[in-house]
Amino acid sequence: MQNPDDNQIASRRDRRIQRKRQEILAAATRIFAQKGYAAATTKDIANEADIGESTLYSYFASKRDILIAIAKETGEVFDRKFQEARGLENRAALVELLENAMDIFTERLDFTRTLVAEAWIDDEIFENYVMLRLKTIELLIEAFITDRVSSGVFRPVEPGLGARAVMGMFAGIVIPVLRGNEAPFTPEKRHQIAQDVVDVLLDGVRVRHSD
Amino acid sequence: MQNPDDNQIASRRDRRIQRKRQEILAAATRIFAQKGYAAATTKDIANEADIGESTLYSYFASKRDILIAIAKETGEVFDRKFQEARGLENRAALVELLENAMDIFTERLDFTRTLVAEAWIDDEIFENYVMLRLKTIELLIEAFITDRVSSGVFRPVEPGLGARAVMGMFAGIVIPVLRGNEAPFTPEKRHQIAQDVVDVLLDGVRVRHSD
Amino acid sequence: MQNPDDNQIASRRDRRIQRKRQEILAAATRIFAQKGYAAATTKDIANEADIGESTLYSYFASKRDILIAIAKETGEVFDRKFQEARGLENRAALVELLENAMDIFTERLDFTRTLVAEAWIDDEIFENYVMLRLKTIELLIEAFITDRVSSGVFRPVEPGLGARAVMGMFAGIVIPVLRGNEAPFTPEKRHQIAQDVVDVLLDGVRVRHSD
Amino acid sequence: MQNPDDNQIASRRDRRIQRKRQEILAAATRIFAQKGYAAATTKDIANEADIGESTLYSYFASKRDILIAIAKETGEVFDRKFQEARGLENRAALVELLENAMDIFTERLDFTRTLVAEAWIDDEIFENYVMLRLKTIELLIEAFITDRVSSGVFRPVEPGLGARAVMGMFAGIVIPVLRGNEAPFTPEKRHQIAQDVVDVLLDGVRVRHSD
DNA sequence: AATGAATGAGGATTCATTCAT
DNA sequence: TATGAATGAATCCTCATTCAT
Repeated sequence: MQNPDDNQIASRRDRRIQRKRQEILAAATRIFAQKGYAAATTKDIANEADIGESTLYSYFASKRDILIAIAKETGEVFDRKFQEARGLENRAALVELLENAMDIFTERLDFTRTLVAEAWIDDEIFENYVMLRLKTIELLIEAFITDRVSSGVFRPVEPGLGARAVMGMFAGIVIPVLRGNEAPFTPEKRHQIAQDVVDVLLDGVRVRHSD
Repeated sequence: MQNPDDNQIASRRDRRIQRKRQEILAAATRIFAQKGYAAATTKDIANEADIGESTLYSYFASKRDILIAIAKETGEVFDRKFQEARGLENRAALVELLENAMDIFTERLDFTRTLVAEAWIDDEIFENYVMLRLKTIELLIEAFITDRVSSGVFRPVEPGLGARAVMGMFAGIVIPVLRGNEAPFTPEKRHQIAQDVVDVLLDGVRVRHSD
Repeated sequence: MQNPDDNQIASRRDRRIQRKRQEILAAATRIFAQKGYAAATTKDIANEADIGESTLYSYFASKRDILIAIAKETGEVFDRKFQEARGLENRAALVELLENAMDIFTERLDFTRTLVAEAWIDDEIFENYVMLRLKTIELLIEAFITDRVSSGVFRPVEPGLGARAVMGMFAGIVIPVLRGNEAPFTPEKRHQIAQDVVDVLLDGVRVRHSD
Repeated sequence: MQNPDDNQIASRRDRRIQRKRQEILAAATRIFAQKGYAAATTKDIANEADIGESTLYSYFASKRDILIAIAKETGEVFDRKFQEARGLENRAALVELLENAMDIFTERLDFTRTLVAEAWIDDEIFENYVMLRLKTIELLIEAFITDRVSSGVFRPVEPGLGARAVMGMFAGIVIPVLRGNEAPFTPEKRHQIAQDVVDVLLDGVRVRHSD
């Protein structure tokens, strides 16, 4: 015979725990973004989260576990954003895809920064939390290009290369923001950039000799 | 000057010291590339270089000093390669620029991998050893675009954006190699890629409606 | 005394508290026996007792206090068993003494295992909770021997040595059970062993040349 | 082409390392004997050995490794002492066996104390470093008894029980010394005790009714 | 110049205990 | 009373760096 409130209480407690976990993740993310995972100490994180160092271990099993949790989180945000984008119908859809991608970076700047830094040397993070998602986007763009190549709208470029080119352009623009060397995009800027990238992809920068 | 041979002896000694420094740097580079700077230990490096751990300190003041030396080295290689490329005369020159850039990555893969990883979190490395060089390339490309925009050959794109787009495409193709997920380029592949990137930049992927 | 029931209530509460204490002690004993005192954590004990870790501290002042409580308990059980055995009248009494001792080990195997382990390094435990009781038995046996030596039934052996020999034989048989390397005794085995030990003590293993 | 002294130098260095290892083991043994393995800290050991805490780790891989080294050492001393004692020819041989066993305890008191304490809870230590050796002695005694039982010199006692009895008596006498509650044996005392134990085993304490 | 040895300054993690509810 | 949460104080261990030879 349990108290009728038990469920509510449990969920209230769960929420409290979740909130605390989020706070710690946020703090850890800030620290990781500043010094990188390896140079960050659990003490740094605890101080940033304003809790005792040992309290960390009530919420996460290890320092690495915190990193993984950040990776998972970012992955989930990504998935939520991209689950509907099944196929790119037209140019506008491609632009929107890029805008969405920029959104994630803008919103979760520090998370992503940490993730990218660690993925660079850590194969598990790279494989499971970064590559998996990049592949999603890459495949969408590849399909987009393959489509148009076979219908004769595009020149017979290698779709893989095209996709990489788009992602690369995207990266070239996003990385300075991620790295902290440029201000995050305003929504208008974001839209403009997505447009420009697609423009270059489609038509290049050269003036059409005729048209 | 006690002895007429002093200079020669000194320089012979200098050469020996320089050679040893290079060996240590090479060893360190391999280790850094494997585990990242922070996770690499001086013991790892010494073992790889087949010397005693303390001997490192006869050649470098600290672990960080080794990293900086690697950064300097890579920067110098870069500069040697790019010092003549003062202005990009034509399309071929741009292609060659990209090929040269890919060259460096191919040749000094490990150096670059380490450098990028560290630059991601270390502002000094970033500023002095990475940004400086990227800026060189960026400016060359920007000038190239500005030129053509003002002479009406290119649409009025923002030159900065164009430069970034090129560097991004380049990055998108080079990063998987750097990260170790793809095999380094063969010279033929390299040339092809450079061509393709410039093609996309100039004309995009869309079929010309008329020509 | 506000209420006539107060005493009863108090004693009912006391009993509840006592019961809980016993449960905790039993749980702690099991854990200590498995990992030893130092390696056992309060969390282990709380889990085994199926209570919250902090609840332990409503019943015991510290982890060490739990150990002491176990030691006391075991001591009391011992005393209850040996209080009547004031003097050893005859051979049968000696056999019974040993059987009783084996009884305690059999019944409170885990308690004893822990106790012995801790007594080995902890002087307080050793002095107050182990030595005291061993001395009781030793003195009984010594008196038994002294008696018979002075009445000429025994050779003039040193009674202390004899007592030690008996206790040692006893230990040699009991220790593997305590340590968990042999199964506990059945009542029949127990009786047999006690007989054998006394036999050896009295007559050794050598065949009497005449009798 | 190495220096002719290389071997000597190597062995001198080896000896130095061995000496240091011994010093550390001795220090650790003292500490373990005082507080037990679990309660002893690496800092305690380092202080006792008068070296820095981290220096320990140049000689041993872990705290547990130190314990194992102690166990090995003690085992080897034992083996050296008992390797010749192949079969017990006669009563004198049995006495000598016991004397030798007491020797080990006397010489390496702290080592043994530590070992026994840890064997009580640690199965690996128990199995590989204690049981193995005890078994050696036990089998020797068992064979001794079996022999005499079959030749009719001994009553038909169970040899296993007899062996245990002897080892138990031995333990009963040795344990207080090990535990630090009694002074170590003088050589004379040692001989006397071994004699007495064998006497009791053979003839018990009871006066022969006839002889 | 080269190095084996030594170590101080941490670093991640554990745990007995306290405290607010 | 019971307990989840929090934590300070260790604990084992690592590592960049120094030093004596």
